[in-house]
Amino acid sequence: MTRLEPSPTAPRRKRLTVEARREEFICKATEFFAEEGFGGGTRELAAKLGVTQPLLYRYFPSKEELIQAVYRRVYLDRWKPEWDALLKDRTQPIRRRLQRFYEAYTDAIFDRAWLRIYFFSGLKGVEINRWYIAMVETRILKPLIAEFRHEAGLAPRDPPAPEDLELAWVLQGGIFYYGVRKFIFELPVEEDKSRVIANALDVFLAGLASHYGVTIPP
Amino acid sequence: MTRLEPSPTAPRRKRLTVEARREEFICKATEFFAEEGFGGGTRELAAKLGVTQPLLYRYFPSKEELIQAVYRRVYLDRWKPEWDALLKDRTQPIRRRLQRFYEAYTDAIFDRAWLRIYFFSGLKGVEINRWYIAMVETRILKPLIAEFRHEAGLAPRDPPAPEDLELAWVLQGGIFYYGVRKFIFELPVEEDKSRVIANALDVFLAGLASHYGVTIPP
DNA sequence: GCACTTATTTTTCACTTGATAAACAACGGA
DNA sequence: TCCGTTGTTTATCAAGTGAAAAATAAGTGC
Repeated sequence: MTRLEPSPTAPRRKRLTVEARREEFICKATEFFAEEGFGGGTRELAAKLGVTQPLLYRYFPSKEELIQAVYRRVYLDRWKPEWDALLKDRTQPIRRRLQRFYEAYTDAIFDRAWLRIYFFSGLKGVEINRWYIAMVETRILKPLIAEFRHEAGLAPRDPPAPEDLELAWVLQGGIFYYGVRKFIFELPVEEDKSRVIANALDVFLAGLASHYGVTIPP
Repeated sequence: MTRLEPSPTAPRRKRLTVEARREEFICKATEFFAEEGFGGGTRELAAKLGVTQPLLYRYFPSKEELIQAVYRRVYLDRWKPEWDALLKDRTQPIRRRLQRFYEAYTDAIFDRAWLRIYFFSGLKGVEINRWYIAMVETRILKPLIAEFRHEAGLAPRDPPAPEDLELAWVLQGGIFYYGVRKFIFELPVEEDKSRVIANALDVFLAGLASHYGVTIPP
């Protein structure tokens, strides 16, 4: 089984295998640290991986670097690029846009491991957590307010009023806390997530319209 | 400086001193674990207290018992008994009641140490955290729904519909997350807490009324 | 001043932690 | 078959962990 072009590809194939192993390490480490917190021991993690502890240090120079890799795995690439367009797609009413967005978004983040890493890292005060929250504000809440104002016939305003942002945060936090109760605290919650989102949006949009003395088309 | 009644009071005064010291330990331990998490070392804690590490074991049989004491200090006695009456005081409109309640309640729990211990213990899955959340549902959200229905002229319903509870949780979680952003993530937020609460209640109550096709007196 | 209790520190233990270096095993190419 | 590269384990280290025992300091009642 000799290859025609062995010299450039053969070493690359080996490196790829290494990358796959590395990926497996990160994946399992995410689950592990999600359960144990970042204080979890490297030996226990290695046992979970079915390897010995020093092997971890062949792939990551330190535990901290492994944790950084977990951060990246958890925080980055969660956001689907089409969501930006969805939120701003004025061919459909804002309620339907928000419903679709929040269903997809919560599908992506309502996951025990994700939520736990989110809070563990947030409690540690790491930068990537603040970066993520800034992204939420920029890509969800600001468009949400802008689109609401447009749909309600209010004059556009950029940047949005801090008060409006704060109101959007109450909605965001309210929906988010549903996931926290279900996946972190493991409490019994209403199981129909779509319904929870629908009701939350219903109350929020009607309340915001009333707050501004306007009406929005259903 | 001899005392007239030394025999019964003198030993009690010593015990009192011990209790005071114990209290100081718990108090400082709360701050310490709030910052470091429960993985924080006993030596570092002792240094913060200005004593040596083995002394902790004179007052608490184990680190875990000290942590339990911290839980009790944090979770118990936060709830002011008058809040129950406040929420049900039908001599004032529900909006004012909720405004007053949430201002007082958030004054009590929007505290860096409290919120961090809340999440550290919640992530650990300890029982007292679940107990606390059950209390929130019983003493805040259920009355809130019941009082809203009364004020809106809707038939009383006990227990409240799960859907209504879930809606109340969105409000609760939304307000709570304001504290999380400010005191845990330390992000810049709207500083006027009363205003945030007022707006959140405004939108929620108007939205809920619209949701049920009713009106509530301002 | 003296005996006795009690608060506190010093010393120490057994174990766990992250991390390193050396030994070993597998495998691919000549 | 041997060689060298590489993935993996074994053995080990120094520092830090919760906890206990022993030694010391500081009162307290008589």
